[in-house]
Amino acid sequence: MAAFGTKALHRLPLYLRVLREWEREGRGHASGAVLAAALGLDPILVRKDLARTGVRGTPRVGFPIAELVAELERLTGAASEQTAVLAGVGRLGSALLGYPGFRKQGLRIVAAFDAAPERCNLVLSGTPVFPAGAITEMVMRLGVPLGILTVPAERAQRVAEQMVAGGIRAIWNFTPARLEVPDEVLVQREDLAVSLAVLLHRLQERSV
Amino acid sequence: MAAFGTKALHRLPLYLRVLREWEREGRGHASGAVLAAALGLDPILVRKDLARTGVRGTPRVGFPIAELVAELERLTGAASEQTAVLAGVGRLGSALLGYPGFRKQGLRIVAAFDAAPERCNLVLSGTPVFPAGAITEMVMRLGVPLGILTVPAERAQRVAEQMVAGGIRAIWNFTPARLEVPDEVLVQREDLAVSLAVLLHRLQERSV
DNA sequence: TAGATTGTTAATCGATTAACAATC
DNA sequence: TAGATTGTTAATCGATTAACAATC
Repeated sequence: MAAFGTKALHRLPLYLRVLREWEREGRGHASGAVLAAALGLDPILVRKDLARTGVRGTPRVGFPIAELVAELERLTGAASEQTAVLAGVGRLGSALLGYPGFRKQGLRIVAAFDAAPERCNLVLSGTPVFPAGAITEMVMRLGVPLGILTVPAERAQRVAEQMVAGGIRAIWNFTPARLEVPDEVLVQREDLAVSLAVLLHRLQERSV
Repeated sequence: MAAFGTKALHRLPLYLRVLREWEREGRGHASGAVLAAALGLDPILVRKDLARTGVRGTPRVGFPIAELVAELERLTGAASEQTAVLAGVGRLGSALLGYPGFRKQGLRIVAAFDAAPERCNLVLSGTPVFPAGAITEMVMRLGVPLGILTVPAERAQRVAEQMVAGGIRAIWNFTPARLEVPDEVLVQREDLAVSLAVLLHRLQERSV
């Protein structure tokens, strides 16, 4: 059950999605090859990933789906519910608040924040919006481990610091800003401009 | 000027962003080490990436910023304007329509589509919204190479096929659906649930 | 000239792919 | 038993890191 590399980690949720579906259909076992085919991946690669989850398969039968689902849910954090706060209730922030996929991943956004007074005291998709000044105290009081950052880039560093002051442990950064935070705070970037650049590059490459 | 790997490709937009800023500040040259420090990357890695752009640096001086910016813009597709259509004007779709970062990347979303009649004939962030039935004809008539998919997962495959029928060359897929399209159509997934799973896994790992 | 920085070649590392033995 | 599929060990591949020569 060694650590998963970045690449492997990205595949686990894909396995989970397909296996959950199969579980609902009542299938009991799945071979690495079948799962690989469903996802268009290399069978050997899938088998190795499954082996690394620690779940044991049986030759001629495959891996027990229920056990795989349980273990993958644990590994991807979907097994235990986590709370988060979201700062910046602009277009992207509002979209994320209403995204049903997060709930399935075990994530509950318990509070949102915004600098604009007219957006505060609203309730968006079931999440109450508070003034930006309340971030630190709220994060601290609720013991929220995850902060979602959807503020304008120029405000990102300041808001990140407010979260850190409240004891946040991870920040999901949707802004292009590079955040300076203590080492123990995990930062994950989600930069659409970067993704778009990669896509446009690949598109260009094909045209040649 | 060999091909860039996936990892390297993700770094190019980061270089570009910093170098553009330095260019505005009037700086003429930058060494790989300085750029690496600004981004928190390994200096040798940065130097190698820069070398691969084909731009020649001079010892003791560094790389010419203007040339790097021009070449990076070309490599990331920001140099030439590209058009796109967007299908699915829900929360996420509307957020993307209003995202100013795309424009900076040379992307212009020329038309949006939605299945709901009440959303059609609207103009959102400057982009007109048409009925979903018009996708194929519109893509074909305007010769749009890129389709952005922000429809519900269960409708993704059908809409993708409409785009393909119109001659689309790449699809940026924001749904969790796995699309079946001809080999010559490039598909890039942008799956927030996957990113969240990776983040939650890493957070869990640290708590141990 | 001396020293900083590039350019290039070699070593390391991690992930993927291949080969094959173990087992139900 | 025979054959499919797992589990494991080795080979390959690509990306990163290190070492060092070239050069302004």
